[in-house]
Amino acid sequence: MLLKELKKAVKEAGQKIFDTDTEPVISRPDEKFGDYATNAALQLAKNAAASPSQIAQQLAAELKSLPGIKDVSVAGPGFINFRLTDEALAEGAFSEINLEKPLSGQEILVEFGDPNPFKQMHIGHLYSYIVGAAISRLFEVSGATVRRLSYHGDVGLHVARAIYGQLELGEGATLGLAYALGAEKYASIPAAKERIDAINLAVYDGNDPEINELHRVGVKESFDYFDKILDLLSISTDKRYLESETIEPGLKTVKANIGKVFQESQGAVIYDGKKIGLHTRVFITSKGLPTYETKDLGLVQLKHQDFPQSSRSIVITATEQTEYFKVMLAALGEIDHALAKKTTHLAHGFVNLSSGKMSSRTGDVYSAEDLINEVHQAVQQQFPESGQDNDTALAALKYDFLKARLGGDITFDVKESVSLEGNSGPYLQYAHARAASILSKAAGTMSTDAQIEFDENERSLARKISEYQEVVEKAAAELIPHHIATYLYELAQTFNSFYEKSRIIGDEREALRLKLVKSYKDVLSNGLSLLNITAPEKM
RNA sequence: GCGCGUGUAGCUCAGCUGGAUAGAGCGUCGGCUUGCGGAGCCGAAGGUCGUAGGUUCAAAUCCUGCCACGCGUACCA
Repeated sequence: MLLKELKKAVKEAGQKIFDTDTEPVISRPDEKFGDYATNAALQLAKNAAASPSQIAQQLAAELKSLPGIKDVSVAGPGFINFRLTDEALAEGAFSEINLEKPLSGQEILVEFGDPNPFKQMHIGHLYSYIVGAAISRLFEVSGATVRRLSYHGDVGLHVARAIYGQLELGEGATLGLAYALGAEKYASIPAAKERIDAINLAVYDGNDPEINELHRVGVKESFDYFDKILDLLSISTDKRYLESETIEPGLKTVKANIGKVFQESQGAVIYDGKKIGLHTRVFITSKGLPTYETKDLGLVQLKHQDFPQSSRSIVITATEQTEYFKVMLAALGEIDHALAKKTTHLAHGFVNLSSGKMSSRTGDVYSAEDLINEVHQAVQQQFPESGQDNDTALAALKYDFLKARLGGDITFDVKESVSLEGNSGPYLQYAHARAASILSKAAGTMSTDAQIEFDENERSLARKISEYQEVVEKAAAELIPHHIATYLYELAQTFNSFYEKSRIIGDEREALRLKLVKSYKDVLSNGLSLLNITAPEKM
């Protein structure tokens, strides 16, 4: 709130004194400088005769009498620092969490996860699910209605391999074993390869009852298995799309646009991405089969049919698909500009394990289950009596994925992720539990006094708490959940520092401090909920 | 080759719509029990922000070259 008022005031002051229009940047400076700062004077100095610090002085004089501002000072090359009154700071820290809802009334589609039936869910999918769930929450707190979607490759060679394996192994074979057998035979035995290729076509055609049945059962079994993991993670999906459903609308779209958007070349139908600096890609193969790009065009249409009112559509995948998505969206843009415009591809990096690089191509993958189990066991070992080990393990897992900036590869060091010291999910949960414990022990009532005067440590904590809203708004606007994680960790550190020096229960300042603890706890819990991490009262 | 991305402390990472002495965690070293949960706090050591230039009053942040790594690059997804 105050941030926007300040920005407006600085803008107006610039206009009034220098008759210049600026877009001032208001930042949160180092605490010793103040509570807010702006470099507006440095910006204005570019086209003015006066020096930056002179301009800053003039602006500062104009801004001195703003409500809630205790002190305005000029420092360094021309920064203007604002120090808030304790009352204004308290208002920011103590008022109910009431986030702005700029997306109110909008429906937003978020696709993420996307594990393939007949295969394991690996840690890349896990990362995608955890990121997607957090992004979805960010949209929700911004006021949007979110549809959580996922897309699953139920056709293609991997399916044929698994079905081949099942036929070989007979009833009762697990999908994992069947897939492994199929993959191995496909690579080593020519006859098996031929058979698998035939199964692949049969899956497409849907004319072989036995294969159809294996396919149907396999998809169901896979989804049951995914559901089990997602339940454990407390992550939900509203609707699943199957690759096989997208073929028809995809092909129809591409065929209708041959000669306009697409061209025939060497027997295939392609989109010439080169003309706009992208890759040229095949949409329909020379055998007449649709590629992933065509199916994705179909998927976009299915989503649009199901959710015609949606204003945005986000697709979250690993970075390897970044270039591909540009081509697909460019082609879509020529067919349906509006649809392409509201679709955004968001990429996350690869998950490396400290124990070695994973490869999804060779099937030599680390499964989501393995990682979950490993983190779980480590937590149990460290805290055998906790009784909250599931919540703790999930916090460790999710937080470790979410604390890194989206886009780059991450290295998941299992040992480090379960080390519960430092910047970790369990640290934040513990911080929350400790605050809860203080509040439950306290007999005193919280202050309702409007005349507030903070001491140094109280002020630092109040200042940090009051930043929360700005952080969430930024994270939501930029679709970067890690801002939340970084902030929560800093907040907990600020609190721990305050806590070390300030007695709460029994102190003469108890009423005010309890109020701080309560606000702190509320922010922690709210922030963790944005990351889909629980905030336990006890651990 | 071309395109996209990454390169910040021993390790893992923040900071990147340019701004005030480059920040955390882990690890290392040194402190803190009469007090509400020590999964904590305080401090120290540790940095040519890949490299060479450029733009700017100001560059980790923007631009260009180069180096290293990752991904993509016509019928996989």
